[in-house]
Amino acid sequence: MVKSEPGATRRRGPNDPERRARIAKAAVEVVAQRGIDGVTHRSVAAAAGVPLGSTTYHFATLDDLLEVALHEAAEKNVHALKEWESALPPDADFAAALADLVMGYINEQYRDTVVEYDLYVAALHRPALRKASAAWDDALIAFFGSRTDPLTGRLLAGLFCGLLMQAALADPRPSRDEIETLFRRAIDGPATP
Amino acid sequence: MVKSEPGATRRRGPNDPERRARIAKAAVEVVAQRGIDGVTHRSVAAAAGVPLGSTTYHFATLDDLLEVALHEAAEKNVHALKEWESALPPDADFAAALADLVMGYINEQYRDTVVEYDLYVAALHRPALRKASAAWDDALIAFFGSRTDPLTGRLLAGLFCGLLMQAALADPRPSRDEIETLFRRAIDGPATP
DNA sequence: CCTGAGTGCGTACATTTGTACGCGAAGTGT
DNA sequence: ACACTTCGCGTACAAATGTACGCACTCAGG
Repeated sequence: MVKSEPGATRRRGPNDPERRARIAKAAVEVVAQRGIDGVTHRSVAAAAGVPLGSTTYHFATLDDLLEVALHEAAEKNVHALKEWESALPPDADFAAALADLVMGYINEQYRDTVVEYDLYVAALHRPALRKASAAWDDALIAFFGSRTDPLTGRLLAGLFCGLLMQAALADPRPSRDEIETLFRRAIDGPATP
Repeated sequence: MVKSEPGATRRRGPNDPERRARIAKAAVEVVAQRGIDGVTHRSVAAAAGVPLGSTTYHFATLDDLLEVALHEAAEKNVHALKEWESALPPDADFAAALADLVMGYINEQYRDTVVEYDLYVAALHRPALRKASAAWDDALIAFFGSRTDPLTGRLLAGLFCGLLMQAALADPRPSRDEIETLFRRAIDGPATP
């Protein structure tokens, strides 16, 4: 009964907010690796390194777990987007910057991209998630609009969303120049004189 | 002993040759209603009105079932797109036509739209589906390019893909005029001085 | 030190799932 | 007409899963 094994029956403080957050993070990771349908109480518990009872305690139902995880992923993404914008020089070549952004999302941040689109599609079937996906759209539109004008902002937001998804799935991946050319065409219009 | 090759000279079932197709259609319907993770042998069997053994016979593994269903959905969609294009008058207002197309996809054909994006995201986690999603992209690019030029075609394909998804999730839905304005901006470029 | 409440988790159970197996029926060659 | 192969499906079974329940341990308050 004296299970003093480290890690077996470890009791944290009465209120351990870190654990709940760790579980949510692990859920995001599971979504990235196995998709929405790979999220189970057990898989998340394993990914978080916590026992099964811990996930069921902190998130009573599976829907709660999914919802919190996707909300967090969306917020993290929106935050990263805003940071990226504020770090961008005001005189930067916007088309080139957007191309870099897309390339980053389909390479180093591929995981985040996958989770984002999982969120989108999950929202199609779960009204509770619509708010989170709408928040991402709004952030995109505001982000792109702040550098140009509202109409162009919406255009770029839609283009970014679709292009990113197509690029993430394309084999072989499109080149950076291709992406940049498309954004330039979108911003400046046809026929460059 | 006409030991023919498996699959090549295989006769179609004497009973109900249409049954396999019916199961695939039912699987598409299940995806539309419950999402990818709602697809099980049993749910599809129920939707198709066939016994469980029938689905497991025609599609040995669940991945087969999903793959066939999504392939079929993609092909049907590409076909519909081409038909729509050929029925479009050569002198039609392209931006207005695209707006109508989007409106149709987020209203009457909402089901098909949901399945399409389910396919996309499923392809992110299942390499076997990449071909089908790439086929849709190619069809879109060819479709849009045939009315304009290759670069604009790619631009419109990306914009269409992203805009459609955002529109399907937006609450309230964007208006037809909004969509049309965006396509016009994309095709003609920024406000002409 | 004792007690009571409350927190966190280990475990058990009913349900749902994928899939293998076996049996009847339809077709095929002789 | 008869043996034999293939087809289609009903059923059974093991694994996985969501969730409820109860125990251990911690922390006030006295």
